[in-house]
Amino acid sequence: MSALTRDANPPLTRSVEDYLKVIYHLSSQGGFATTSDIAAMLEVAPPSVSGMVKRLSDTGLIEHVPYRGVQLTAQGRREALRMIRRHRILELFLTQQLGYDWDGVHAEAERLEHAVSDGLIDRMASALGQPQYDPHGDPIPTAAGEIEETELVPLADAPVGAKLELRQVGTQDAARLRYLAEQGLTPGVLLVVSARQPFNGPTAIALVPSGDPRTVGRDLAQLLWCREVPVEGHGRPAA
Amino acid sequence: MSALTRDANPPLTRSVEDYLKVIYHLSSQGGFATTSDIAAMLEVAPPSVSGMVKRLSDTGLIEHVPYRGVQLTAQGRREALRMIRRHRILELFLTQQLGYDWDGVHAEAERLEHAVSDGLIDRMASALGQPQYDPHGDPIPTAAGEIEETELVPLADAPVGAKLELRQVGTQDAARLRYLAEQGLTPGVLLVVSARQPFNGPTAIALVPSGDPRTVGRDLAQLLWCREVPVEGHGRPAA
DNA sequence: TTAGTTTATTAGTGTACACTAACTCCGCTT
DNA sequence: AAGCGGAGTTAGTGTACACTAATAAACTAA
Repeated sequence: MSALTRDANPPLTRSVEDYLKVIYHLSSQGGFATTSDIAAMLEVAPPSVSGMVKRLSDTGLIEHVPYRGVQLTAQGRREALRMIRRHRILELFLTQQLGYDWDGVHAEAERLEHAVSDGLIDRMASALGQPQYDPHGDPIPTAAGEIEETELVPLADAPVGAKLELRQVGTQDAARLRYLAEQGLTPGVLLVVSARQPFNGPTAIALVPSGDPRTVGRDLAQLLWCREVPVEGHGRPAA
Repeated sequence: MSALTRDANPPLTRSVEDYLKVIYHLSSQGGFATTSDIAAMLEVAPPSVSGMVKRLSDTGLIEHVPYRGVQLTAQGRREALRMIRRHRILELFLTQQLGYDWDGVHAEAERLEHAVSDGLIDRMASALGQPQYDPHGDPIPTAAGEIEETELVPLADAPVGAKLELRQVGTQDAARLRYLAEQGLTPGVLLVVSARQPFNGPTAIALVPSGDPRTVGRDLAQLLWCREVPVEGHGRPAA
């Protein structure tokens, strides 16, 4: 045995943790995460992804269907959620206790999430009163690995007055994507639904925080999947 | 140019940061840090150190005298102090704000020091009121890279009543080292000077926290270099 | 001074990950 | 059905670091 008995559960590397996280995000709405989407999100070349995908499926963290994409296994999902818990608790801690603002936190948390121990995360969570939502309103997975599923609604169906975060754009059509980007409607933006015309009419919104108004036709609004953002801080969402 | 114009100041890697830190500690009392001492402190094999030493002196962070040892250049010292500042502020923050105790902090800080940004360290320092000493009483380098030199005194010269930390043993003699280790007198232990006999007599001490008494003869006491430990917490040392 | 021991260095490997260049598969058009 | 463009994969490299085995320099003790 000796050298043959390879370490059964080697700790995950930084890279592996990053890959699992983005695969989680990309495949959370059901489907497969594709090589090029992963490559784009991690800012690496597609062949690097192919290589890592091989390693990850060898270690049983993901399931790979060649030329189609990847999905997390139960184990991979567990690890991904552990990272997301770390990230979100860190973001909350940094904003609450150290005066970070929304923009600055992300990058800092991105680096720290790989270095903090689970024990430190738990202490931070205690210091914050076992919070359930991060500063962006996203749910924080529990230490046991459970997460409140955020259900997304098409902008077309969101109630007037709701504050939303645009999460997914349900099309691959380049013309549509380009148009939406021009309008500032890319995943991550916050907006408020200001009005909706009757009889399948367009939806009027205001971007947050700029306040810029936009009007989105029915068909496009159907493609814009949003998450309702709780308004009263981070303690608990708007039921 | 293009590919020839290599990144002038690539960020230091984790490993490099670790090497610089231990080289700083090993050479702080004047001399050279030897390959095997570095290897022992980092728990790597000596050839790994030789390899890294090559890289570090190529990048101008250390000065290498083959078969003798290494010393930090001004730039290397700057980086080492930056790491030590991070480490000590982290240790203080974790103990003060998150209830860590003396033993637990070190490992956590050891990992975090590579991941935190300078900005976060500054915020922590502010939150702690710009502290000058870490929980062990060691001085924290300033952001500008200055550190209060801790001067060491031989146990033989320390005033009765002083609380000391044993820092260096000024001999390589195996018999002496073994004897001192048997007595529990190894670098890092805390002790209080309880009495000293006149006419170059022995020094009586009590170990902290056990309280075990020891008596150390003049010659040995001359070899035990100690740092005076401030007693009132961490704000300011016993002038 | 020589022999033996310790310490340092070189040589050669392995692993994790990135990259570019070249090739292959898939799905869409015509 | 043929073919074409784009996404995916394979092949081959490079860098950072670790390791073991073999060699060389320096110290020490007879």
